[in-house]
Amino acid sequence: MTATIQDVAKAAGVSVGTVSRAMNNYPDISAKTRERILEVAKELQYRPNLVAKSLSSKHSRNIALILSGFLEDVMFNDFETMLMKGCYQFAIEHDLEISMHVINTRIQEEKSYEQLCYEHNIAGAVIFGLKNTDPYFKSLEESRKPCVTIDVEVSGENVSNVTNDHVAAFEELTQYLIDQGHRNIALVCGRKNAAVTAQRMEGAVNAMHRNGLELPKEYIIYTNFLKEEASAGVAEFIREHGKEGVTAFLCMSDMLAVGTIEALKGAGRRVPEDYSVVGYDGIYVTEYTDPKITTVDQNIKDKGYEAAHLLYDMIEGIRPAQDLILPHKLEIRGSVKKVDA
Amino acid sequence: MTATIQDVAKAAGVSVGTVSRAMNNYPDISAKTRERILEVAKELQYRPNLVAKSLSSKHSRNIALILSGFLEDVMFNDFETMLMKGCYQFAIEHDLEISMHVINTRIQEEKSYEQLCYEHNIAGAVIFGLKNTDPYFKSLEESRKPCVTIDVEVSGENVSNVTNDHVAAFEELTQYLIDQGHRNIALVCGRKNAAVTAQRMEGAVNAMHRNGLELPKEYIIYTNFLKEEASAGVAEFIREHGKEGVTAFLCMSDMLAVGTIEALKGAGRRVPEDYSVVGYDGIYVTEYTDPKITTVDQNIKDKGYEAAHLLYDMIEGIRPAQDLILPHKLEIRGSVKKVDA
DNA sequence: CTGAAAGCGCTAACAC
DNA sequence: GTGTTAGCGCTTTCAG
Repeated sequence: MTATIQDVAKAAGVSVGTVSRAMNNYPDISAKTRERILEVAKELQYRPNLVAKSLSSKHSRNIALILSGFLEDVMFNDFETMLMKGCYQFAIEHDLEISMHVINTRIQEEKSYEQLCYEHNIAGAVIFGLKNTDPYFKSLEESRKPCVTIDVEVSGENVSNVTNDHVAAFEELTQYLIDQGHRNIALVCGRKNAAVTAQRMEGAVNAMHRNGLELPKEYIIYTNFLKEEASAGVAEFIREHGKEGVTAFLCMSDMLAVGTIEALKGAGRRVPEDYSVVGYDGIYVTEYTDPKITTVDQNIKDKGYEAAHLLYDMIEGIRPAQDLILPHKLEIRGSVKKVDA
Repeated sequence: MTATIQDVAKAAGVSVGTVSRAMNNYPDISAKTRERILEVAKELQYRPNLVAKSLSSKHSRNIALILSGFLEDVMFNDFETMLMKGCYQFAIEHDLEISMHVINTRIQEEKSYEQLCYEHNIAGAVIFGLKNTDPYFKSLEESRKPCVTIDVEVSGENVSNVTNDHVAAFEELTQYLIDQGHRNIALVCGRKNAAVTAQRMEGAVNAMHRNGLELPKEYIIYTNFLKEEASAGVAEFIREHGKEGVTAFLCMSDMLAVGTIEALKGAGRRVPEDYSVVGYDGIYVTEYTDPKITTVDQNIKDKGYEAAHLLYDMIEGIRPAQDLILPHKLEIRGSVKKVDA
């Protein structure tokens, strides 16, 4: 088997306590014993058992990324992957242990966030995928373990939120469409009870009103953020409203935009010649479609990185819980045509 | 804090040993004490500390998914996400703890696979992303901890490999192109030292020779599986060989196909009217491009599931180490045109 | 069937 | 500076 701290102690002729001090760079140890121990450790290919370490030590350097609904999604999800990369990047740079936990609504009902942390000896977590009908949405409020939620505003003394200014971003996106001369715009909406849906809706309406435009109820297509729903919804929409002069589809996510374009092409229309389409998120796929989709890039990897960063600072007492608004960027590509106003 | 096994024992008026037996469904305990304990446990919202559990118990139900190079990839990677989903699916269904570990070549040099398992108290792992120049490629051979590699043939008593018959699959794909009348086919190749590259190459050559065709050296475009390299390579290729009658591009991955199509369109050519293109992998993006890409679907999620399954069986002694060849499926979509032979 | 007690490998007082 | 020792929360003999 692999060597334990005992083996190293014996081989170096010191006590386990001293080995522990040497391995963890404690100051109260002479330079030469440390060196000798380190050498012996290397010789024996000693690796501290992180499980034992985590069990015995008070403060842990273990953080987690909790993904709710990761397995349920039929949809393609770039989003989680990019988030993951950001979190892992931070963890590696700062020598933290990071673990990923997949949960869902049922698991949330079974065990609280604090219990989950306790089970795994976790100091705190970045949480993604919470619906505002999920148990954690309310229970996190009283959590004593720090956490950082992504894109969902949960209150609580130990909970931070990392998000974008979705209202402003969507307003910008809508304004861009208007600036290109579009007056009759259909909105392809996300899940009704999602915070981001409400925010983006607000942004869209703001921009429209500011320009003296209305968003008729019939021009709203509802989905649960699934591409297929967008396809079906848009296909039906152009059957019913095809002649009413709608010139653009404003989509609440990139996947919805992909579905929209699919439906449009399926109906023999061209994008952007016949209809303009814009998305939201900035996932990779927007660069692979034809045309490439004009969208708002949230820089999701960065979001993961900053979320882990904030979490770490909360754990260490460097920064208090707070809302962090990250910058977004309008990415103009090929899915919008300028039309006569 | 959260309740410990001691608290439950005290509250139920029994010893910790008995609580442990009750919680783990051991047979040697009376039905009514078990019930009482379970009730008390629920009341106290008791959750066993998995870290302590893992430390003390001999056999562990902890498996891992090890991803090598996950952070390095500039490329878009669906592949890992789908693999992850498959592994997590199996773990959840079988009540296993699964953790994900991101490594790279450097980390492989620093600690062996067995050490990594020891550090985290892991019974075995599914390993993805190994290059055949990586340290683990050889060292796994002598591992006493079981593991399952994906798409890379590592020998060793405790190592299984889950893959597809890439030779046959690529042969099939190539044959399809030939059946559609293509005679002059360019090959967009993956990383030279990757096992999958050699296998697919073999499949391509097999199909060509069987049909009396040759693959001229000048018709091979080398890449490291990066989309951008395919774009650049193909752009250059049609500048140099544009007039020589090549009618199709056979790509070793879907991302290479995406890059190829991009380059073709960039040069003002149409797909599939002017050139046919096929990919390989079956990642989601092939359905979002225009045209949708004809490809070989590896059913990656399934691959992850089966890999975790095999790993589990190896750990439990149900199945010995073995090579598992999963079925593939030719997905005919819109990127190939029938031409006159 | 149940209790007592010895660890799992490590950290963190507390002594000297 | 370094050794000693008491846990961390749980499992698992070994008695009875």
